[in-house]
Amino acid sequence: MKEYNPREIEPRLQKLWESTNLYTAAEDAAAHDGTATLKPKKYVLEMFPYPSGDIHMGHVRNYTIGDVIARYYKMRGFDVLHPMGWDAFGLPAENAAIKSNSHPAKWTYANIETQKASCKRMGFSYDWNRTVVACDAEYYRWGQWIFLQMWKQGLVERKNSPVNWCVECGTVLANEQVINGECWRCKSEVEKRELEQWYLKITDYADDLLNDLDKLVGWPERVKQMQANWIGRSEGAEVDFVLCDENGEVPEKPSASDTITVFTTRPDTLFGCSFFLLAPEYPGLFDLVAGSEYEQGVREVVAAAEKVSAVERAQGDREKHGAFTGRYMQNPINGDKVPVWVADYIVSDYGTGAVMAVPCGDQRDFEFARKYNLPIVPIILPEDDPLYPELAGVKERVRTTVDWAASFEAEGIMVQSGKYTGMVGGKHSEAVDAIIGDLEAAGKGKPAINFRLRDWLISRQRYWGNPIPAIYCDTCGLVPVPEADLPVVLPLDVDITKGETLAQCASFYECSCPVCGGKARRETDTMDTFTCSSWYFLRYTDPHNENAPFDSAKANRWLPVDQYIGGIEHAILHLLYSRFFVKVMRDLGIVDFDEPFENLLTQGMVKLNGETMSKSKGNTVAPEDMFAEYGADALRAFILFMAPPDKDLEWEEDGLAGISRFLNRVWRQVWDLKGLAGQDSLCTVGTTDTTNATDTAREAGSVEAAVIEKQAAMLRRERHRVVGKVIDDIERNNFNTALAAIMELSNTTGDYLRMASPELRSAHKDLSALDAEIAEVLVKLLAPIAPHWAEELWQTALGHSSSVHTQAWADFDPEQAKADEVELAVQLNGKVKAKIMVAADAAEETIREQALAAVALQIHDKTVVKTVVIPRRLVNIVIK
RNA sequence: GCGGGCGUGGCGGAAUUGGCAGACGCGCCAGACUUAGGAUCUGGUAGGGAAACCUGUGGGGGUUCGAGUCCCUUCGCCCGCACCA
Repeated sequence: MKEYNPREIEPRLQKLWESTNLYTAAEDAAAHDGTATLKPKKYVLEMFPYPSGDIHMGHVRNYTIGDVIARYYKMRGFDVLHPMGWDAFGLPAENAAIKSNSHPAKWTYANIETQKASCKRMGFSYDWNRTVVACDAEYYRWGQWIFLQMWKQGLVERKNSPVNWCVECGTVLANEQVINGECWRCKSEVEKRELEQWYLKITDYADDLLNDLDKLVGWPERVKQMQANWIGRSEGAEVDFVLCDENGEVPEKPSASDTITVFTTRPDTLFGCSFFLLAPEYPGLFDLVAGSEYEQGVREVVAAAEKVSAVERAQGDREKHGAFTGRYMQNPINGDKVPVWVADYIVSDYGTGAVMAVPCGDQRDFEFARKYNLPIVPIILPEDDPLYPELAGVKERVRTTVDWAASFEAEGIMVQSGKYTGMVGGKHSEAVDAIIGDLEAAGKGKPAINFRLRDWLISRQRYWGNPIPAIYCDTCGLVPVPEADLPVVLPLDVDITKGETLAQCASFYECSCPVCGGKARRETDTMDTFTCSSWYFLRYTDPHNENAPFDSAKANRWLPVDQYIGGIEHAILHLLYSRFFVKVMRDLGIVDFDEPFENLLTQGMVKLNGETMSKSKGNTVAPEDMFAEYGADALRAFILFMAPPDKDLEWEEDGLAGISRFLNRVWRQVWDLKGLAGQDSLCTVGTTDTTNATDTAREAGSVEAAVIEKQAAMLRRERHRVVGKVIDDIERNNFNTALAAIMELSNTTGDYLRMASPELRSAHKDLSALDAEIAEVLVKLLAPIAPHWAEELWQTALGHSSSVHTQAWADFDPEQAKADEVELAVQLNGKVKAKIMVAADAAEETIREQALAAVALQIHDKTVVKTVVIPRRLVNIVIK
């Protein structure tokens, strides 16, 4: 027998697999012209890494999960696509380059090599011929091409608006990249600035992105919920209010500037609107107060609001501030004159930045009304409210105050609401529809849907990114770079360590206008790195295509991704953007599917002492140290075994050592099963062993044949049961229990080997056949998890010249997994009192009799009220 | 506040549809083999009790022959969103 030595076998087998192209994805030309029958496919994908140094344990976990799935389906007869690449544009490369006085490209490509080497050392089964590197011109040129297609579709917009500016990173950020007022990457505070920037109109797809979440049955509920929240669809109405004078008179022909539209989800509460609010940033706010005695107060509120940082603003309940503008609006439902206030809790970029305030039905308005002593008109009441008897059925307004502790936001009966009095009011109530209908008929409002989702700001004032293919011409204006001129190559002779950017690189930005040929200036902003990751999974299907981003037939064959694996931190960002890209491409007719990722697994973090591993905290465990000591296979198995994949995993080196022991043990068992263990045979019978368990057997000289046959029968059953369980578990991503089941098979194998000596087993045909079968099953079951271990055993102990990874998976016969005798628990009033052995197919009556006999003593003189027999499980006898 | 998830031994975690709670592993205890053991092998290991037994899945209540699982209620923790009108 050969010792298990991962340090020796792993690098050797990795080289062998590479030289035999074991992991080249099946790419038969015939597959695409319909002349050949295709094998079913599986596209297994892990989120590609950003190359910042070597891979860490989080990557190891991510890629191990993907690798097991990919290898498993390959053995199950699928064509498997399992690629890897690098999300290689981005700011860390620039920062690192400045720090080390180098170039981002140098740093990036060096890290890619490091990570690639580590991935190979982990034995991941990637098809390296399909590697996509986002900063290679052959990739990013197609990102530019997609941008141009979107432009043609009217999905690209350059507009001036308030944007998030990260001072630290020196660039703007998309809404999705601001987390609690901080930059997603550097965590520094984000400012608001008014700038002209490039946007992708993801809001055009808001409904589609929301509705199609229902199609994603293979996604975690949590992620779908997060996306739904982010898209934030609200149904309601737009209602037009008109400026009026002190007497409540409106101009005969109100101009556009006299009208302010609000969005509300509760038009049913319009009768309760007792004041009107504008955001501090509301355009035209100062025009309303210019020169008046109220201007000072309004300006103070606006100035104070500006001082509040986004971080502060994001933090919970803040006291509300406001000021009266001295102006009034007319409530369109009842002609009421309501005062206009500026209030700092109104956000300018949601709805219209103007709000009808209904203090009786909205807690924020309620608080504001209390603070500034504004009327709180009750218009929707629960029937058990003390006010209800007084106001029930009252149409005209008789009360403008309440002594409530809080607003009433639930469903109730409408009062003081004119013709709507007596109707049920509340979210999505009959009153909502009635009032919207009437407003629309009067030309004062209409149904409306509002989204929280904003357009995607994609321009970045940074060097290390994909150049936006646009040109400014004094004559022709803004013009797209013609497709034939792609790629717009990112120049490498920019020295960012000297503070240079593309805007300083004349050889880059000086160009001629593609329309008129005159002197023009190239756009010097680059695209958000998330544009690169929004379609890389499509490029993998056709990575070397020089005429298109990918061949549609190839993408349509492989996509959608059957299993996508990555961190929860991308729940909104990357996963939303990718869905958007795919929907755009579908509408362009380039792909024929709606969603990129059919099944999503968000893996948990790897933690050390309860804390996230991070370089800054200095509490990392380097994968290379671990595979150097225990081998990649043990590391892979450990990371799968210690927790379900979606839960956080606590790093535990003892656990790794335990798994390493397990691999060693099965290694020896496989050799022993093949009769090649020699003096390492696990058999303890007939040897010098003196343990109690085998004493009798030793004295008798050997274990009785009947006992061995029984153990062998159990092993045969267990073999089928475990194969079935492992199939189930892997297909449901329960890798921890799959491994536990394999351990059970190994334990049963150990019991068997202990009893039956190699000589005895080889003398019996049935037993030698069983030995060979069990050895093969153990190796195959562990092949996806511990690929080197399995390959070495397959080729040495089992003597094959082929690779175990191209073999068919172990067969599974549910019939053979069934025992002919089963143990049933016998319960008295739900508590287990005895166990009985019965034939697996025993009749209910037989079972009942046997059960009653087993607990006859305990039943004694009590009366049996009822007997419940659950075949193959238990018998419950109810006694009194 | 809204939404999602979770709570099981000393620890990580098992328990598809309600059916023997604690699979599997770590750790620990005991033993075997050893010059030695952080190697290997064997046995034990939810708690209480000498035992028969009793108690146990955050707490309380309910449905059921039977509840970790379903329902109500309550406590605690984690995550996401958040003056979103």
